Amino acid sequence: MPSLEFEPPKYARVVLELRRRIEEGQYPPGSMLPSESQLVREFAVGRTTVVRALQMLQQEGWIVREHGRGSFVKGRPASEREVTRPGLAVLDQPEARDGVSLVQVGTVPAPSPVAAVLGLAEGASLVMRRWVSTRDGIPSELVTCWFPPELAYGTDLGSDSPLPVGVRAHLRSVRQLRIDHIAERLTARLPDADEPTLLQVGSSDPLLSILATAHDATDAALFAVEIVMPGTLHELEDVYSVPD
Amino acid sequence: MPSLEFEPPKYARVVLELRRRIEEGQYPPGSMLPSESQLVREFAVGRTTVVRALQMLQQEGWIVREHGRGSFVKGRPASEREVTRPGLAVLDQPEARDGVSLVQVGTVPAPSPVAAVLGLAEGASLVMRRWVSTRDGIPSELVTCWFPPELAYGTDLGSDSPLPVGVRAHLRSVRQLRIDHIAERLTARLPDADEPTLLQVGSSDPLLSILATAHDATDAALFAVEIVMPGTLHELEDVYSVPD
DNA sequence: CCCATCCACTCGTCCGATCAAGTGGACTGC
DNA sequence: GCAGTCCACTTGATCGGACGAGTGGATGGG
Repeated sequence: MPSLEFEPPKYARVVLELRRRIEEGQYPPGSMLPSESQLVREFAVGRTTVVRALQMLQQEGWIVREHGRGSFVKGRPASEREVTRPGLAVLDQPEARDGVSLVQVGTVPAPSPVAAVLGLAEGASLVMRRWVSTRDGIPSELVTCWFPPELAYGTDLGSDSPLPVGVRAHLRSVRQLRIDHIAERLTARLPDADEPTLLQVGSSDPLLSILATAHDATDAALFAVEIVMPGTLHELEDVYSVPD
Repeated sequence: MPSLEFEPPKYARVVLELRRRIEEGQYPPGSMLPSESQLVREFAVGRTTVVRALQMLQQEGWIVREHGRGSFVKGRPASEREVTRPGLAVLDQPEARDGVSLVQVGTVPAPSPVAAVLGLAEGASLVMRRWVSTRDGIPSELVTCWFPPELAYGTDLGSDSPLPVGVRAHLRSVRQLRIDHIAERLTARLPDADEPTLLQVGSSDPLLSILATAHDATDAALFAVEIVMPGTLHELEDVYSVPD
């Protein structure tokens, strides 16, 4: 009875095995991997398959290959570590869950910074959707989305009942709209009109504000989302590799 | 007379040419590239070479390859756009240039957040180096580095004359120390003791604060650097791709 | 001791060939 | 009209082979 299970290609199996060994410390950082011809013999595959696996590990940052010397272990790459992507996180957050409460939905004129990032005239009508996330009973984020009306049309984005899935999945399923990348702009500022009430902070407490735009693959800005967090409660983390 | 100029490998030349065509609009986003066998004939190379070039373009985000359908142009990938890396930028900034003034150098006890990210006891002695960057006559950044003494030993990091190269290059040349990755932690806060004076801001103006650690390839934290900026003057930008 | 040469080993590039797997359109039969 | 089959075209995976280029150690000669 032949197995119906998915079999990864050979090169992927070599990647997984070498990665496992690196993670388990069999090949510690700084050590040299077996040579290509040794791996060919060990895994009983062609050299091209081994090379492909090693190139993939190098591209991911696990190893470095040096011409004439061998392949050397770097260890778990930096990009494998936890990195917060606040814009994406809020777009994947279902509203209909504990700790999230929808506070405002409606058509509003575009505030100046939002109009600017969306390339619209100031005051242009946008569908706004705003919610508060709380953690341990404390408001932790105020999220405001601004959608152009033609994008919101035919969706539930203008309705005041909480979405059971995140905005991203909703747009994907209702409008077959795919977000290709997100641009975020971070700044620190003081709270404006109703933010002290919604976030339960003082009117002179510093806030971290992220104004993000979601873009399609042609780079067109689809919509904007602002995330406002009390500065004393939050740290955003980012890790990046340093080129030579 | 044979040319001594560097000739890129064939696959690289295919990458460069296809990339050029995408950038010049010959293959606009959404359009389909010529098939592999067409490219084989056009570039007079083997199929493996074409495949390697296309895989590279896909890995970089310029195209997407669909099994049985062809290769489709996405356009200039998000990661190709300008992204600020404040931690790296200040480490590559020579001090001995216009707009940078060294304000403090010496051995100090480690402040609590710095000790925490470096895995040291609070109050442990560190070599501190602090400078102010100004832009158009206005202070824009206050940068403070904290080096463990054994790392600063034998370098000019404890001296009060401005470095002619950035800290990263200095450590590389004097100690053969390579920074593998940088971790940044962003938060918003109010100014502390001498920051209002150094940055010429009010004592209740919100600041953007980045506490960064530089790590070697084994993930050990080498040293810390804090960058403080007036929140009203700065926007940090980040762009990232969104997975399916 | 120092320098040049050689050699075994290493990775880098490239090729051709083969088979597998997926796509979309055309065609045929019900 | 719809479903199934076929076919040309597409990318995905794998192999073996050849040559090039770089590394580091051993060896021999001055």
